[in-house]
This record gives sequence, C-alpha cells and structure tokens, in this order.
Amino acid sequence: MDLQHILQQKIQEVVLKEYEVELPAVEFQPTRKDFEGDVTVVVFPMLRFVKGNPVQIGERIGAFLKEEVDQVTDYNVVKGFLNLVISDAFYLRFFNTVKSEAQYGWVPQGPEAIMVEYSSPNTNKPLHLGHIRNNLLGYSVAEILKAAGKKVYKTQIINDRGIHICKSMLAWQRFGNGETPQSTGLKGDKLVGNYYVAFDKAYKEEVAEMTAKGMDGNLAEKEAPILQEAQQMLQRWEAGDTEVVDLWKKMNGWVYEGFELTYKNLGVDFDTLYYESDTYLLGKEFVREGLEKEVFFKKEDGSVWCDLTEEGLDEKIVLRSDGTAVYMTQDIGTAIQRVKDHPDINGMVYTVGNEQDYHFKVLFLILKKLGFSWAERLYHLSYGMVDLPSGKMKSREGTVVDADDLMAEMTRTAAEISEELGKLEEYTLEEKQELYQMIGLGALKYYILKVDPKKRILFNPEESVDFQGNTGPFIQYTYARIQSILRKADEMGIDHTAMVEVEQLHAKEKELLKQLQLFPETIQAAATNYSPALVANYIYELVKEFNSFYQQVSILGEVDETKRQFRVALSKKVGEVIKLGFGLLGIQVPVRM
RNA sequence: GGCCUCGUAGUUCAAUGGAUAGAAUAGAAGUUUCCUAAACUUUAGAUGCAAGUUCGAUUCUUGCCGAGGCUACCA
Repeated sequence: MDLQHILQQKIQEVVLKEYEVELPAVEFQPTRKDFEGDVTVVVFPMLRFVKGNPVQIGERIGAFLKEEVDQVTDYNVVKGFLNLVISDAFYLRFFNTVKSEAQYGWVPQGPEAIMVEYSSPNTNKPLHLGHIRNNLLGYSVAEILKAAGKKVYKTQIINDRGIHICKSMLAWQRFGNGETPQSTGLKGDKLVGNYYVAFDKAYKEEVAEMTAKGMDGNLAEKEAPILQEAQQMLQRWEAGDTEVVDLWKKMNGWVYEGFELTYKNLGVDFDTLYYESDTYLLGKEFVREGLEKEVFFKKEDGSVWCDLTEEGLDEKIVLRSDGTAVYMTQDIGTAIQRVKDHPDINGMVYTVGNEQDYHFKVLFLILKKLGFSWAERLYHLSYGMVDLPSGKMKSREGTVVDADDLMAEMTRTAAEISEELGKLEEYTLEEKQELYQMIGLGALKYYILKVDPKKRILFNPEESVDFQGNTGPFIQYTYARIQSILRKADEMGIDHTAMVEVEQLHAKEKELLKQLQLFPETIQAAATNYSPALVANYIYELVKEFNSFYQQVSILGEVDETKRQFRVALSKKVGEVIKLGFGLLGIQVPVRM
C-alpha cells in the first residue's frame, strides 16, 4: 500500500475518533518548496464535514500522524495546510524498490486496444511545420498510451483521392514536359507540390482574365476551365478511367517516396496505413444503408444529408448530387473499416487540427446514429494551428515552413553551436552528424511538444528555436553529463548496483527522489489528458532538480563510500527516467555532447 | 449573426478550485585550479476588463474587449 493510502486511512481514523465524522476523501499535494515538509494535507475541504478551526484540526491530525505513522517524522500547520515531513527511510525504500526496474513507470499491457491516427496528409504537396506538430503529437500520444498499458495501433489515412490531387495531375500534364523526381533531382513530394502551385497560378490567371471580360468574380471562380477540367478528371478517376488512374498511381508513388524520407528523419512510424481511395466506397455503402435506416435523407437534386438540427448542429452533406463522395463519406468508411480489420479496437484517437472540431463532432455523431457501439469511444485530439507572424501557412501561396528544410536547419544550428563548444574532437564525421541531428531535432520536438496541444503556436522563422534554458538540448545535455559520470564511476570501480543503505539524505537527494516518485502518475495523467506536454514539463523539473544537485553535491568526489555509491545509482536512475520520458516524446538522448 | 478555442512578465511556456502565480529567454550582477559552463547562483518584471459562486478563482458562471477558427456539393 502506498503512503497516500496509509495517510488517508489514518486521517479518516483520527477524524472519526476525534470528531465522530466519516471523511470521504483527503486531498494531498506535494509541499511547496517555500515550506517545510514533503506532503501536504489540505484541511479546508474537511470543513464541510468537520466543524472547527482549520489550524486546530490540522494540528490534531498532524500530532496523531506523527505518533502513529512511522514515515511521518514531523509536521507543521500553516493556515489550512498540514505539511508532513516524511522520513528519509521511506524515500530510500522507494528507491531500492525501483532502482533496477528497466521500465519504471510503465503499466503492463491490458486487453484494450486503441488506434491512434496522425499525420494523414494530402498527397499533393510536401509536409510542412503544421504536419510536424501533428506527427509529433500523434506519435507521442501513441507512445504514452502504450506506456499506460494500452495496446496501440498507429495509423494514418492517406488522402490520396480528391480534387486536390487532380489539380496537381492536371498541371503536370499541361506544364510538366514529362518531368520526374529522377530527371529533376527533386524529392517526389516537392515535385508534385510544385505542380499544385502551378495549377493555382494558372487558375488565378484564368479567373482574372474572365473577370476582366466582365464576368462576376464568384462565377468565374466556379467556371474557370482549368478547374472544371480538374473536376472532370475526378469523375473520370471515380469511373476508373485507366489513363487517369495510371497517372494518379505514378504521381502518388512519387509523393509516398518523399513522405517516407521525411517520416524517417522525423522518427515517426505507422503500424498500418489506410488509403482514402480504398475506404470511400465503403463509406458510400454505409450512406446507402443510412438512407434505408433513415439516418440520412435525400434532397431533390440527389445529394444525401444528415439532419443534426436536433443535436443543435446543422444539416451535413454526406454524398454529392453527382454521387461522388465527400470528406465525411470517406471518414465514415475508414472508421468502419478499421474496426473490421482490428476487432480488439475499443477506441480511436484522431490527431487533427482544431479547424476540424466541427467535422469530428459531426462524424462521431453520425457514427453513433448509425449504431456503432465503439462510436462512444472516439476522441478528437485537437490541436492549435502553427501560424507564422504573417498569418496562416498556405501551400498554394508558398508561405509555408517546409518540414525537410526546417529539420535540416535545426541540425545545422546544432552543428554550429557544437563546433563552437568543440567538445567532440574524437568523434568521426558520421558520429558528429548523427549527434547534430539528434540535438537539432530534440530542440524542435521539445519546443513543440512542451506546449499544451490546444494552444496555437506562433512560429517565427526569423528567431531560431532556442538551445538553452527550457529546451530539448538542455535536457539532452544533462543526460550526457550523467552518462559521463557513469563512465567515470565504472573506471573507478564504483559499484552502484547494491542496495542503498545510507543513513541520511541530503536535501537535494530527497528532492530528486520525490520527483522520481512522480513519474508513474505523470505518465497516467499524460495518457488520460492526451498531453505529451505533461511529460515534457515533468522531465524539465527533474532535470532542473538534478542540475542543482550536481552543482551543490559532489558525486564521484564524495569520500563516504556508501554515499558515493548511492549518488551514482541515483544519477543513473535520473538518466534512465530522462531517457524513458524523452522516449515518450520521440526524442533521443546522446551519451556525449 | 450563430457556434468553438485561446487571452498570464518585453517574449516563449507552467500552475487536479488552494499557500507568497512558477520557469525559460531577453536585461542587470556573479560562479571554472573541482564529476562536461548547452550548466549553476542572485536580481527585476505578469493573470485583458467587470461582476458572480466559494473559506479560497489564472482555473468555474455571466457580460464586455481582443486574437484565431468553423459555419463549403474543398480535404
């Protein structure tokens, strides 16, 4: 039984004895640094049950606990806060039980499986900074859920179908002169993206020409020939026209090769993939079924809708009048397909930007209306957009921070800083390059993940991402220092594997142990809140605590052998937790830097 | 117009309804004969405005102000 339960039981016991009241639950919190103590009992909430002065009640409980509970060595009461001092022996016992746990903080996998969808780009343009946030969040949440005992399938829906890819295809046909990634040396996704921009340019020119001739702007936007041609292309595609399908396969293939490289550099992966082109038909099937069940209704023009006015929402289209599928159609199909493929799924997480909050609200509602039980367990992991000082990123207008470019630049900055410090003389070029990438990406990933997912991020490319302070490299650096200590400890022949039997803890050691103790509950909280930021903040606190300890306390230079062994073992454990925690964020840690 | 998010030091981020609102960065001042100074220590600086609920509100409710988004037969 853990300490909190013991304390709660004892507090309930003493309150019953002294005040003849049954107390439901007790509120605990870590004692704030400015006060003496380790665990704080908040007395205020008890006032609802116990009549009296909070300070007096605190005093009585404190005196009782000090008497009755071994681990409580002292107490003090400030206003309505009862601060308990917990014995060193308690923290040492805790350390001895976890010191050799390889995956401290992890919960064994249960039967429940969750599918986490992330990334899901359109296949007509390269990935940008917004996708990076998406990928990092999705990957990290998946890892956190695993650590919290869930079986996880990582997946993405590849939006390989639709008007957007037809635009790139059409532009390539018109202006491409048979260019390929091989012939141009461009990454496939970049090449295809260029044609998407080319389409937009041609389209705008046509619209401008038409309005110059006196046509209404809105009408021109609808009737521009190149757009109409793209729309016809989509219909030909849905009809299975071989010429269109072949081109579509070829150009999508280019894009996938490009994406693969970006994912590899970013360090994310997927267990299964879904293609919209495979699932939209299933979606259509369920639209038909929904019509029969009268979940949907048909308008005179043949388009199919779902009436959500009773739920306080609008009517939503699920099939166009020309019979082609819309976004919603394929999402219905995809969800159903996934559960068919993985019957153990008991929930899905969709990592998609908050601009689609409404879409997912509607999607989840429709799936419920269609009668799927698992529809109750869907979660939209909604995150804020990454905006530039100039506003929203728009691929068509070329105002994007490209994912590959940004990663390369972060690596370059890491290299510059590192070269300046010049600590890596013995490293080979490859080793250095690998390290620079680790640090550069660490900075970028931490920068993005430490922020609450809900919040919008304003990214200023002019001001580079920090490498000092509350940053990824700061934490990586601390890890590297710990590894250095461990290497030296090995050379000195210090045995840090034995049971720790020191008599008394240094204040800094105690703080570190308290922080270590919080790791498992941090993982749980991160899982229930789908928030990697909680893990990032936890690791930062741990690292700050360690650096302070490192500064004030001599580790290898300690003369007392048991203390020295303990400090080495403690450093090792802190290093392990840093590595585990950063692993949950998808960030690697170096043995030197 | 309706609906949804978000407003915290100059800037970037924290704070299950709890104590004197924490950090980082930029600013000022220090710490290398000693385990990696990408570090440590000290210093100054913030809850958009107004009510309400509460013993207690950055957190919950309402109104206003400000930023962004959705409200497409685009995805």
